[in-house]
Amino acid sequence: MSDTTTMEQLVSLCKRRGFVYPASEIYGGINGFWDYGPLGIQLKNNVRDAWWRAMVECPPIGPDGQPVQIVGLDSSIIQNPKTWEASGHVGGFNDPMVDCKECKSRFRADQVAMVTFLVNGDEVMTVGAVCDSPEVAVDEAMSSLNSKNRRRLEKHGDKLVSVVKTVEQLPAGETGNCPKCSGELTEPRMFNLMFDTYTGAIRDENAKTYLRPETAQGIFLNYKNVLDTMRVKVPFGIAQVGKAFRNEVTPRNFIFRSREFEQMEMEWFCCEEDVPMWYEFWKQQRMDFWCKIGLEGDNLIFRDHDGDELAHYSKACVDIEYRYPFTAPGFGELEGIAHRGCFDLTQHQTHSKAKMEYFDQPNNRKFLPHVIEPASGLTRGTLALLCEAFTPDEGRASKVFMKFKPSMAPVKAAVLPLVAKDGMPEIATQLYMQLREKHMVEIDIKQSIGKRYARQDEIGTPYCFTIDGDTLDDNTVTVRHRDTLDQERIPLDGVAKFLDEKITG
RNA sequence: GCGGGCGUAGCUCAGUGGUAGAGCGUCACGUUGCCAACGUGAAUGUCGUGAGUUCGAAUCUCAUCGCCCGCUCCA
Repeated sequence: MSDTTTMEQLVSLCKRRGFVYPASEIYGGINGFWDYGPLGIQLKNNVRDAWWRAMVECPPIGPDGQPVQIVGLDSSIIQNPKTWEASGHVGGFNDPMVDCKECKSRFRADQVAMVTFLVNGDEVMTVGAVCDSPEVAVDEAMSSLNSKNRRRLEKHGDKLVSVVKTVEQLPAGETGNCPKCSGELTEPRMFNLMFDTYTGAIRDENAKTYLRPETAQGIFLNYKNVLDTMRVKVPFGIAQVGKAFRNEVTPRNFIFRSREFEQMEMEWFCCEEDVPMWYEFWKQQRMDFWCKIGLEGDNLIFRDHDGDELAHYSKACVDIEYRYPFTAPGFGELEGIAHRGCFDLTQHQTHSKAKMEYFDQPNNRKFLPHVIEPASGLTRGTLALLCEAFTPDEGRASKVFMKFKPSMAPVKAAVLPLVAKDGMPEIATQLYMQLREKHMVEIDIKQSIGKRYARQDEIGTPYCFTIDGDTLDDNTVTVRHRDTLDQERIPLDGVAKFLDEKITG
């Protein structure tokens, strides 16, 4: 089966069985937005709760044998817009871009240089070049030339002079040439990756605010509040789960890249000397987490960012990548663990004038903590679980079943009377009322037993408890196992304990 | 944003200018004895949306929205 087919079937199943619907569907949809159905939100909440549990409620044991300290937070989506100037998002998320009208290539305007070669003040040739800095532009331009043009320039020897301008610096009305095909480029155009809105009744530029493109900044804004009110000491972490918004150029691949998504981020504040140790610590912790909630080790990899891939403030960054069907045999990002140095606290201290320094009493010193940031996509994690669970099986009626780890399954168990008579529905209802006290369970009385098993397979319910004729005689029920189709009998009054052990054990 | 493909019932799809269809699913009633059983019946469609051509458009044209693939983007 092709991977495109797999995704199509998964998207279809998600719609059909109430995991994920296209947003605003009755109005024709809206690109890059998705709604989570009854089962989707259950699954997403399970991932979120597992993360919160692993971070805030029961954080890991640190290298010193003691549990590390992490507290929770839920900051506002809209903050003072100066937040995003300080963080660099107003600059960084607003890159002017140019497109080639001929070959349709797109470039960042500040990375395309026009190199004009002059001899005695006369222009000989102008060439476009892609470059990170003006210093390398001439070399880039030269190497992009064909041998004929290169000889034409080289014969001028020392008389040859070059002038470099990025296309941003060109006079108004003048456009550059494409570094690839020499075609005409468009004027630089802005691509705003941050959504903006207006706060308050007066709609002028002063009232402009932004929907957060990441949850992390809300943590930095509250770093001092937490420090002052929560009896925490460096090293410690602040964790947050919430929506973030990016006006992606091309939303793609189901819920993988959407314009509204959900993040689970933790900022770990520590002293500079210990940063490499904590970086390695969190790297391993985070990988263990994804395995623990049901992703196969083979489908997960670490990928270190190259130097030129790192953000300007970042000293190191590693992604945990998952082998999604649409990236296979390659991998796509699931979580990034970034070493952010003290960039963010420094920025906010500078822009806000608020003191962000930490006073280390035992050592009698003040410093700005450095930060390790494990930042994962909750919606991407949910997608990874959906992909991982999707298991075609021609041998069973549904042709496919969702093999969620029991602890992550949206529905933990279904209670099914074999037939709707002889008091079976009544016993089933009693069992259902008991089980729902602790777990997400369903009761389903209508239709044939096979049809009901098939439906539970498709939504990934790990256990079905069937009340049958024998139940009436000896108070036992059939347990039907999703993955193996095996059946066993257990006492009716042992069902709750059985389920507890399977879900939490 | 560019290029290509696509859009008909909840899902998968047939329907090339002349009555809106199939399978599956869903629901109801009957039946039921462990894997989408069976019988009977039912609901569900502005044929993505809007204009145009035509006596007549799901079908042809244009625009638009959305989805998929490839670029590009993803500080």
